[in-house]
Amino acid sequence: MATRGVNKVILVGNLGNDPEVRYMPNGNAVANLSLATSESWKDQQGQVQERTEWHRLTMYRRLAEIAGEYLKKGSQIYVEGKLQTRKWQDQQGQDRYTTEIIVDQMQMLGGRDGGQGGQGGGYQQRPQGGQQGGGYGGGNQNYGGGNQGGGYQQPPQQQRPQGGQNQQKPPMAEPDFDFDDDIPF
Amino acid sequence: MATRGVNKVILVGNLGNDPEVRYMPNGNAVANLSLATSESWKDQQGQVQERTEWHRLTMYRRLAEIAGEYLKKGSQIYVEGKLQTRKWQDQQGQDRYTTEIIVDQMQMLGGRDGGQGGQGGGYQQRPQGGQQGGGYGGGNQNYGGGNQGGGYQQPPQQQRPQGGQNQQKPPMAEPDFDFDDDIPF
Amino acid sequence: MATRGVNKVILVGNLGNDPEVRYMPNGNAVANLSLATSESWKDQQGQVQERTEWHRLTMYRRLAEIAGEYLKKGSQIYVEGKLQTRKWQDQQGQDRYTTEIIVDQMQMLGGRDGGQGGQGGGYQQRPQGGQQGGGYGGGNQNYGGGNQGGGYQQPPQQQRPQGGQNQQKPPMAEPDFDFDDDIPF
Amino acid sequence: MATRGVNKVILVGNLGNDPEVRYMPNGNAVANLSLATSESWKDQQGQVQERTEWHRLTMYRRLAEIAGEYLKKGSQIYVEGKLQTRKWQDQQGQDRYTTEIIVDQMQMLGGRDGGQGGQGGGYQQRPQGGQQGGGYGGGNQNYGGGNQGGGYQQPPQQQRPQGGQNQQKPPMAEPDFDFDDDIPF
DNA sequence: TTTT
DNA sequence: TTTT
Repeated sequence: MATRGVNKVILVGNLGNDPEVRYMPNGNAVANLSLATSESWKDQQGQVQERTEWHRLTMYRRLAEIAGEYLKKGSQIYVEGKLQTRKWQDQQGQDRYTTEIIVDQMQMLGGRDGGQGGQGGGYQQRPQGGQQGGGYGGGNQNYGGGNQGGGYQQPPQQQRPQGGQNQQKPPMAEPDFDFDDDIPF
Repeated sequence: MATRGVNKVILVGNLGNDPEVRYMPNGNAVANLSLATSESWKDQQGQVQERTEWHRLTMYRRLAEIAGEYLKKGSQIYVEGKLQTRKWQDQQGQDRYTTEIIVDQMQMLGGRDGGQGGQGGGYQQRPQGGQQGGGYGGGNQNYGGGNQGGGYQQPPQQQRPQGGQNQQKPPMAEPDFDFDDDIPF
Repeated sequence: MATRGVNKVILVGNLGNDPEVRYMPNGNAVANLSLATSESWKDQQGQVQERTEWHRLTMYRRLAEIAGEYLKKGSQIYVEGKLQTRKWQDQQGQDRYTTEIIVDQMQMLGGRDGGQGGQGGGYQQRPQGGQQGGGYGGGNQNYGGGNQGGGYQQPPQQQRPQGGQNQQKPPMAEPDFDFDDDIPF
Repeated sequence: MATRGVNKVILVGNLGNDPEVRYMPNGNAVANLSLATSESWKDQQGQVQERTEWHRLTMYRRLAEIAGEYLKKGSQIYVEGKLQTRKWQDQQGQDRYTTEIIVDQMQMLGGRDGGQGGQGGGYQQRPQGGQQGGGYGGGNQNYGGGNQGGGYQQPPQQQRPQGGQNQQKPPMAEPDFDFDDDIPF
């Protein structure tokens, strides 16, 4: 038993939309974000090609609340987390899979307030790793469950708010993606 | 233009199957691997819970050939790459998405020969970054397009061999996973 | 305030020596390890060149104890941590600096028992992030303060046992590397 | 032979000074940068403590030129590279060691132009990995020898400009650090 | 589908 | 000082 293996994702990009924050029955927050990373290159003909990759991010608890409060469409962030693929059924009852990044570290980028106009506030970050309530800080900080190594992730079963029919939509192929009301993500 | 953002994945885990290697019309190899990372924890009742995550890896060219030659079911490897989500149509013509890790660095782990019995061979690895043919090395080496920072990845369009109907199967969960003859994945 | 920035190191290599484990007055363990990573390349003349890099690792608490129990000279491990440069005075009273990696995640590599013959034992790993005592597991596991994101690191002041004169030895290159009795490193 | 192990550093922080760019006899550029990452936490008494870590970065060639052109004191950047410890002799002829990060990927952060007022320009980034001349792009791009995995690093011997007496100064303990004229780093 |  |  015990963890075996390494599952790590590191992204720097911009949000395609404002974060969507929801709350689980137990009061814990869950946030969904859509992050773009893009790369471009010159093709054989010397033409510049660009490819944007959209990543579906999920944050829980404290991090989800911070996201809801300080991040918005266009925000540039650094995130660190792990890959997780969820299985769900589409309207036809077919199995579908969605891969997302469960974020455990987040850092707002872009100067004083992450370039977003966040207003700042209390302190955070506890190298010890103990749980803590507290107010969340303003822009340009590194959030997570510990010093460079968060980890307050619940087992996935409890984390995931259950929709009535467990029907969900696919990843995030569109920058201007909007979810159905009754489908968390 | 130019690359904007960071899109990085780091995994250590074991292969669930022997790599599948195919060749593109231009002779380039493409490998598909299924990598498991697992974590376990004690739940509220003190029961040990385990969750295994399966990652779909794609390697190209040199790396794909090395994978085919030295890796097999059970092999423990370190990989580094980027996330990429592909869109494809299922048999009903519905859009489906599959997320995979395009690997640009690979390191066989586990002692002498990665614990797998690889047999060794020529040299590799060119910190300069120039292209090179050459034979591929034996076990327990770090493969990639350069020193800790490969990058001989083609733009995705060219990399991906196009099947007649662009219909492909889902990630790595379908029991009856069979490729069309002319479609590697 | 709050953490600002990202400071992350990821290494896979072999130990040059058995870990050195010491205990702080408060009972916390501190381990020092020497990890090698090497790269080789062909020079202009086609000669194979090799360069080995030695990294000084520091682990605290639980991780330090695990290191002392399961790792030894030659062990192949994955570690994740942060860079920290310490200032100290040499015998002439001159300022010296030593950079080390404060490890917060460790994974034994190399098959069944990390190839080292570790014997196994109790469970570990708590995705929730709560503190826990417990016995430490056997070989080939990922250790750290949480799931892929540990973080039980004390603030450095408290972590570092203070010797009378704060005189310490340099990195890991001195042949006659001997610690003062009350100064681990 | 071939690379064995993983040696990776990922940092996000701000420059303590303008980059220092020098040129080697062969015309290649070498840049030295001082990057700060800081973390803070509340101590036992609830007092906020802060610790800033200074990292010495070295960039070569193209990357060094870009740094010289677009980065300055205060610039927020993402870098990826490897750890390298150099041995040198101080004025007393004593062996000294300096650890630095040899950067192979860099990304300017902070909005349009990295918040620094860079002026933009041509395109860059070649997923293929082939060498290329070209002009360097403006702000907020990811530079390196390839797509998320650079690697045009020369063997260290040739990379390092040799000072007359190979005497150098220690790391970078001061934000306002200034080097001696005849000592590159 | 791996591994412990 | 490791490892291949």
